[in-house]
Amino acid sequence: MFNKRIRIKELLAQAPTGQEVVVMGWVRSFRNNQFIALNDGSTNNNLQVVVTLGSQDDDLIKRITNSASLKITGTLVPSLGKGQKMDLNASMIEILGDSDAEKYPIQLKNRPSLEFLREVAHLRFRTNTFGSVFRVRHALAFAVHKFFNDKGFVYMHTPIITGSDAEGAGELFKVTALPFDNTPRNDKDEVDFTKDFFGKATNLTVSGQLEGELGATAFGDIYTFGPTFRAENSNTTRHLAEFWMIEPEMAFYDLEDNMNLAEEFIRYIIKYAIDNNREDLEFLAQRLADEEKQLPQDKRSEMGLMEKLGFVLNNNFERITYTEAIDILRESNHNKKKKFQYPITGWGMDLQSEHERWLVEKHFKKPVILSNYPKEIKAFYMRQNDDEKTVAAMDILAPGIGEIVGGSQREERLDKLEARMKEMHVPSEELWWYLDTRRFGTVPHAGFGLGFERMVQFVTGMTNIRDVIAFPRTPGSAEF
RNA sequence: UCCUGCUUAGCUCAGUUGGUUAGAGCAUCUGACUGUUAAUCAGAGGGUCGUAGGUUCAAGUCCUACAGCAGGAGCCA
Repeated sequence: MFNKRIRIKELLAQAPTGQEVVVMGWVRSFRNNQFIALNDGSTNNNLQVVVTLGSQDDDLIKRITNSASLKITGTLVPSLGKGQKMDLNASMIEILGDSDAEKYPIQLKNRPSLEFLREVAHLRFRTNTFGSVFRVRHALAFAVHKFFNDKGFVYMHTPIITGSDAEGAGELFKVTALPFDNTPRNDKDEVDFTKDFFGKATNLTVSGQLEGELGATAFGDIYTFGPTFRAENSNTTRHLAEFWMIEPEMAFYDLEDNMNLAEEFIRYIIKYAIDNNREDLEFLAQRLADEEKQLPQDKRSEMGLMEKLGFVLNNNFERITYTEAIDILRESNHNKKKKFQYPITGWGMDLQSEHERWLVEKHFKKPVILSNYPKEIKAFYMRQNDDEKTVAAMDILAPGIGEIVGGSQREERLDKLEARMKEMHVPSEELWWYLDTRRFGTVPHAGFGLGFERMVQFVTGMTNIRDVIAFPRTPGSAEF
């Protein structure tokens, strides 16, 4: 019977009145042959277990090593020491699993680096930092579902394997059941995918949006939350080959409705994490503050993590159009002193990340929603504005992370959509099903995609995206 | 993919202008101690200096290539 155990988080909330309890967890430290700091993953706070001298066999004491797993029965009493409210006086200690101290790779006293912990990602959850990060990640994921569920959205599972490469977002991972050493060939000596498992070339999804639109034009409001794959050779602190994306899609929404929802959504999930995981966030805030002490003054954040999150909750995002952004950039002293590596050449240029960072981090100092971009630099499905130069797109840029949301009002007018697809060489035959939504009861609609890991980065203050997903997939790396 | 930097003990790092047997802290092991809080104290073991070449009387140190990692850029979420 393991179910008698009480989680340490619950236990620490109780009054220690000599009650008998059973706890199970992993040894974080064993001091003085007498004090076990036991952690069970429910909180970073350890339970101090007191082993009375001579009450246990020496053999058993020797097996209480770093990360060994224990079952302990004892009585909960007020602590005689200063570091904690209560002690568990152990009456029975059972070793569930030994941990060879010479081989266990993580010595907490050594302050192992994040880079090293990535190499032992299977064990890094047993550290305070990753304990906090992944509990917060869970809270954010749960809040995503709660937010949309409470608003009556339908959670839609869009396919992981897709048969079209027309989505136009990045390099694709191919999915095939063909043998690599003897692929069937057609008369043009190309690989003959009609012989493949699905009878056509298939890939891992780069976005559920197009399928999401099919749902939205029936249910009204849907969202997806699933894995997404990009075979881009990106080696940065904010890109993964496999990441999780949330893509709501709403019928009867215009661009402004879309922006309002995105902003409300981001605020909601941040607030949920603060309300439910304040301790973890405070721990991460302290960790970040300690880390930033190593940095030169000009690279440190102006706000601590908790302040930053509070600020986002209490201040509206700045909303400007692309055209206004270009004007602000052009008129800025930063530009006039020629401090941008990429000059502001004028309307129509694509913004470089240094421009976005300057707008967000130096000029507005808060999240910014940029909207109505030139149609030339955006995707085919975005709704064309009346000026015939711009589309109803919007990106939300967050300090320190960059683009966290990309979305748009979708082009619901069949003739305009088909014309744009032709101009951009998007094969409309392959997307016949997508165009059908515009043929049969088309409606104004909009949606956005939010990169979940980037959101987790923003909330936890972790600077590398590989430290907010359990087992990161990046170019050259798919361990675990 | 491009640019820059890094790679020395299990971890985090020193290592001078190229010059004896490559160091420290922590971890580990052994012992001591016992109300500790990253416990403490004493002792011990632990290294093909990323890999392969090259220069030199002599290379951890200089040069070349490659690999891995990190940061920045591009692409994007």
